[in-house]
Amino acid sequence: MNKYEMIAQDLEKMIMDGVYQEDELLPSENELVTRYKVSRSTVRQALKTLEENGWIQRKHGLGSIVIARDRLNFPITGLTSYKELQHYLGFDSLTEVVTFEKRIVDSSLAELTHFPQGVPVLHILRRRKIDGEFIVLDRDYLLYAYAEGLSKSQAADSIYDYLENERHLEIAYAQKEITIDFINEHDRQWLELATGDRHIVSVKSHVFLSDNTLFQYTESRHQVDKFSFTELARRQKR
Amino acid sequence: MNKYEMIAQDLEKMIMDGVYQEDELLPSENELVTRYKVSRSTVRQALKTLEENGWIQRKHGLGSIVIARDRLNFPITGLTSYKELQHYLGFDSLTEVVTFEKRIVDSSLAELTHFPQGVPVLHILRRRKIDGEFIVLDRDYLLYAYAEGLSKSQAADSIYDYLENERHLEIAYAQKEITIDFINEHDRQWLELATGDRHIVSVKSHVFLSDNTLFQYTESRHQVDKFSFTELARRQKR
DNA sequence: GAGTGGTCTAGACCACTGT
DNA sequence: CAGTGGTCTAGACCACTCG
Repeated sequence: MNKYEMIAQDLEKMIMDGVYQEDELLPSENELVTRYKVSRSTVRQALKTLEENGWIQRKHGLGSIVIARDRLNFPITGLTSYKELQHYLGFDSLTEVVTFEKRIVDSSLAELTHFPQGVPVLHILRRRKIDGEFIVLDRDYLLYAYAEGLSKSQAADSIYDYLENERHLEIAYAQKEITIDFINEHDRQWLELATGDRHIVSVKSHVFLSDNTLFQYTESRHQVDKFSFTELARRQKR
Repeated sequence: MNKYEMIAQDLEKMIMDGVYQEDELLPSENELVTRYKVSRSTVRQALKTLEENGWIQRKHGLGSIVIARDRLNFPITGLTSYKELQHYLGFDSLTEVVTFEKRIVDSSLAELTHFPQGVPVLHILRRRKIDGEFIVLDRDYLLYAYAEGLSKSQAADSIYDYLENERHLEIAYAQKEITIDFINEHDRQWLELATGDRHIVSVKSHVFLSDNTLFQYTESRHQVDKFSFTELARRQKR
């Protein structure tokens, strides 16, 4: 592990442990330089990491202020996967793999996923039970060249575990879109929906690797009254 | 303007102009060092900015790859304000200020906004017409100490213009939450809703200044079939 | 004015990608 | 292998905040 990651982790832990509390200042950069015996750039990179992850707000001439983190408002942003979410929430949950098949991208699937026509993909449909109710329906299309070797039971666990830890793929970013759609026959078939609802929340994502190849298209459909999306948004300059 | 901002802006413009196209590589860091006659750190800071703003994906040993930016999928993320959004979209739009009043935070408002009880706030209710229909209902509570001096006509224009350009407030970040709520009487009173809908999209935000003071609470209510939220999410390490 | 973070330099070594 | 970006150092000057 790098020096700046070590320092960032150390400070993060101290914030979680309450050594530095909400609205308080972290030690100054120079103080951290002498404390950790590193250069100022390294300290600054550690602080930058903490800022990006929503732990602190830095202010010129003042210092690094600890941000109040709502422990219930975990951020879904940052491509956190379903399993990680469950871990945060601590809910009882269960995943059932409904479909698990190889498919060739045809013209209509190409339009939806933006994969080129003719390439093989792994098509996975899963439904998720949280606290006894089937609430989420996930449909994934993964580039077969990378997802090959994934088993059905691993799909019920966590796809990203396999991709990152076994295949060492670097997932870099995703373009996400949240809309409210009408309920369709698939939703009715696989989810336990509240009667009277016409709508469902749809989260569509195009996921890219660090070499910029599109490798996954996902649509996640959530029952409206169980859906919540939270994020910490930073103000863009210019 | 700083050197790294100049360089970032220059490269951004060249990407927009098609000098560097999607999936192509930007010049290497060393090339940019000689081209702009600056140190490598400065070049790297410029590239970091481009990466954060979703223009490029950097990859170790390879270079900086230009990301395909969907011109239709503008990001709402990053605290973009309503007026800026309209500018991007190019839609005809109109804002009507329904309520504009000073209020003192009581216990129930304190719970909602997280402002301390007893402080004065500016309460603004606005409805927004886009392409001839009232679609969005915005309710704002702003710390009166900062919003004092804001006029009703400025509220119809852009609150952030006033706050940032006239009051020089540094808006730093916002904690946002998106949920689907039941339609209430206010929605019915001020919006033109599709018949049969029971739900509405609610986007609640707590907005903070760079010195970490909470200064705004906003709830924005959107007709379900007109709502779309898009963002570029980067994978968190660890 | 003393202390803070923001920008910038010139250099070094390492880890990773391509061919 | 040559070339790329990632980490790290030791220094300098500047802009900002606060008492």
